[in-house]
Amino acid sequence: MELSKNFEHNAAAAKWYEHWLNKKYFASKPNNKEAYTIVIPPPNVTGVLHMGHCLNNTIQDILVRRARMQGKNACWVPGTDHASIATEAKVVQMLREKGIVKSNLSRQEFLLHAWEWKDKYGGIILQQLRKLGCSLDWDRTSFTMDEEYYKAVINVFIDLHQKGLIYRGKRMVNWDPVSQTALSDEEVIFKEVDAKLYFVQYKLVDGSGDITVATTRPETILGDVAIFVNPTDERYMHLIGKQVTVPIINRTIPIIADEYVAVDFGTGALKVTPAHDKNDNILGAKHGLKSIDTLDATGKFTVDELMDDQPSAQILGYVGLDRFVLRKKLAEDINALGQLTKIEEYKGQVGTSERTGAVIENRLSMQWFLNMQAFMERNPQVLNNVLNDTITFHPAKLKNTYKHWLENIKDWCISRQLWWGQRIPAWYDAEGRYVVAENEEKANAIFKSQYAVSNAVLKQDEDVLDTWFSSWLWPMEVFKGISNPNNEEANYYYPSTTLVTGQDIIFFWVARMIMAGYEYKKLPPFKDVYFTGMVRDKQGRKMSKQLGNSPDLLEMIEKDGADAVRFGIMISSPAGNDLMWDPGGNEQGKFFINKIWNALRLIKMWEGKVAPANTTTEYFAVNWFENRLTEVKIEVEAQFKEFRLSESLKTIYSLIWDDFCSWYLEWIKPPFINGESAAIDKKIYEKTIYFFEELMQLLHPFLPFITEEVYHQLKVQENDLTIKPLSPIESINEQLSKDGGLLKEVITAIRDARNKAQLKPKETIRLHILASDIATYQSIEPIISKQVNAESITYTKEAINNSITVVVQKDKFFIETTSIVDAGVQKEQLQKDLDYLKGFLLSVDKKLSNEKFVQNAKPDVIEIERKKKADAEAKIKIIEESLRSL
RNA sequence: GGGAGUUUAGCUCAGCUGGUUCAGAGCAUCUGCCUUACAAGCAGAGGGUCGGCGGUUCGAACCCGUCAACUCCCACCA
Repeated sequence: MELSKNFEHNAAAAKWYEHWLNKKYFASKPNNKEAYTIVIPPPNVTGVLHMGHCLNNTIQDILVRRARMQGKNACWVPGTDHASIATEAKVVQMLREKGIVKSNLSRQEFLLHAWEWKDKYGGIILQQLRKLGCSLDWDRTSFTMDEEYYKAVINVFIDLHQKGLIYRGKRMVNWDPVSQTALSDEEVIFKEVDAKLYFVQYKLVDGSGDITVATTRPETILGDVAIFVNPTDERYMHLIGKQVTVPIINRTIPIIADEYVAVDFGTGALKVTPAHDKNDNILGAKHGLKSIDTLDATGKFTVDELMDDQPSAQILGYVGLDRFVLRKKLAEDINALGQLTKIEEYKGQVGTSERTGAVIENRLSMQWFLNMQAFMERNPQVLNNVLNDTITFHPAKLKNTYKHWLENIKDWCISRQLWWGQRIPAWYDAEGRYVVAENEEKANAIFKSQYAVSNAVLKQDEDVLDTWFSSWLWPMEVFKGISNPNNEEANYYYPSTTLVTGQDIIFFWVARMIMAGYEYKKLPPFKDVYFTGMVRDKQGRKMSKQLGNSPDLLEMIEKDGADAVRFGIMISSPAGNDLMWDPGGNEQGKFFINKIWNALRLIKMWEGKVAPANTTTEYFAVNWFENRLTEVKIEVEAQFKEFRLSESLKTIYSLIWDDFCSWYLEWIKPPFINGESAAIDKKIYEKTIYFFEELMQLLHPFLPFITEEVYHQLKVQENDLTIKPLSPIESINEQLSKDGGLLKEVITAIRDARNKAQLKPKETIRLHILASDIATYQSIEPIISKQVNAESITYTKEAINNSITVVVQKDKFFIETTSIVDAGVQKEQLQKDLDYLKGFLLSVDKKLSNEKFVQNAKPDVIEIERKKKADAEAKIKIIEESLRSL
């Protein structure tokens, strides 16, 4: 069958992916082989594939495919995350577009819509992973809200509650007024913003003066309960204990001393609003002050807690104003009173919601927490086993980050005021007494016995759990390790082998999986963690929808092929660092694939023209390449052990393009006789097919489609490349590498000389070799003559007149041509070489005549220097001779 | 404010235990080639005081100190 001129990537990808699936190559069951397990970092169920996923999953696929070829039982588990906030926000948005308001729906109605949405869009991202060629075990597809998974999460909550690690309390939390839920500290992103510092004057009640405070948030003034000054601050000492009046609301509040106040910031006087600031809250509690909340859950002004102050008509007019509108309004109104003395520009940090981007409000509310300090005391391995590399981080520098976080860990707020997620299994009676139980029936029973109440009406908590409270179980629960502990699969696949994920979720997810792993299995969830950096554009900017610099991955796959896209992302991917993604990488990948395809076409041309093996032929090229292949196999093996995948790809790329195509294939290519290719030696042909297969196998984890296709084009195969075990690695023949190196050097040098003498490529030369070891050259003579277009090669003992001289190592080559030789040009070249060598010799001599060097340096280093000296001297002699004879 | 990291060719980056795999790769650039696998190609070439300064050493891109620039993480001085 005639080969197509180009590799048809879309057809091949569709064909092979389907074939692999049909053959169930990606399906894994426990057996007596070593397991190689990766659990996918579950993408958001309604998400679409972006460049970060592309990097992440390409790496995982490379590792899994290589492990499969190493004969391991490779299992890569796919799945998705319910992504509570993100998904709920999307569903709310979708409903709004349909004219439905969430607050008009019951919980059940909303969840119905949410599930409908999930069923409609939930599979998209998994389909996209197939397009990328990912060899996931699709039968194991998991979802963090699957029935059993859901139960596992609930049971973990109940268990930790029973252990006393989960508690409920009214605390200051990070509040997202847009999604109207509490967030964990990790979900708050601090951003620098240009703010204003307002200087507001508070009048003393006794009329004896005033005190000015600086604030970035005038809207909180209505909730002020005190002014604090530093007890050592001479400016304010005399005011301590006096009363002032809060502007607008006219509440009387005290001036209190506390060392917390920084004397040198603002005016040195701090207004305190315990309901709206973490530090104010701590100060308020310390001094027994009440807390007056002036904002509702959506961040709008409310007078609910202001009733003691009998709000004026002016204040009632503020009701329902957004906090930012209120800020301006209050500044204006205070200014109208003449009590806004100054406004300064100010750069401040403001917390924003990771998901909605909304500015976070600190808000006092009742939430569920996980006591991290107690948890860590139970599980010291969480920290220790990362520090001692039981769990190995790549790159290792992230151990520091991890350690620092764990050592300063705060309690984890795990409740979210949302509906999409695992509903908190706590049940309350009308008085607010509660029990924690799996379901209503059990809750009733427990309640009855605990509180001795016979007929309480219990209501379940309205909130759901933080998504990460479910995904921290992922490596265990995808094998039902929580819902069905110690089952065969969990015992076989857990701990997983490698986790590949982004550095940005080291706290959210990686740390917490390690915690859950030790709490529930007494084992780490994985052995190695490969952290990828962020994918940025060429200018180093983050990829984002807003900037429009994030390419459409599926479009790219369609256009360039999954192999080219995988190549593009891997070639520019330093391990653990951010990568500057450049569309040029895809281009390079496409060219590479084209190169492979053309090499295949060349070999296919020989298929029908094989001559019986000629025992007299030197198989130098074959032996050399076989040896080269071995060298690279060793190199690649080492690179994989260190997760240096990008380098590994570069190594294989160069092996195929340079060593195989540019050198080897040219060396063995049969000559053309009368415009027709001569027959190829059978042994060489068969070896070449074998080499090509081996190359495809080495490359397969990186570019699965082209390699499988080429593998089958080479000859009729009994099996598929995807599952072909890697052959054992032979040992290296160093002499062969050296001889190959010499041959390449000779060819390049002569070609360079031809170029410089401006010989036309078609013009033949007569080559004379002056060498001490003629045998080496005799064995590679046909290769040399073909590569430098020599019509004859002869051996000589003396210089050839009117020729171009080339010196390689210790041997001389004389190029004789019919064209006129310009002695000046080559004289100049030889002189240049000579000057360089003399300078080189000088430095080596200097080193060797240095007594301290000879005394201190290792013997083999000295030996190398001596050899350098001898080589340089020999070569100088040869060049000088040549110059003389010119 | 605390911590970590980066700085090597025009660009993106390798360079592992200090010494011949030490100044490298890819892309870009320049020169010559439509040679019947491939112009998406072939054959060559040029290009760097290894961020600055100082130190240790026989010897430093690599170790130490210091300065500079950039990046990231952590921490809500209103």
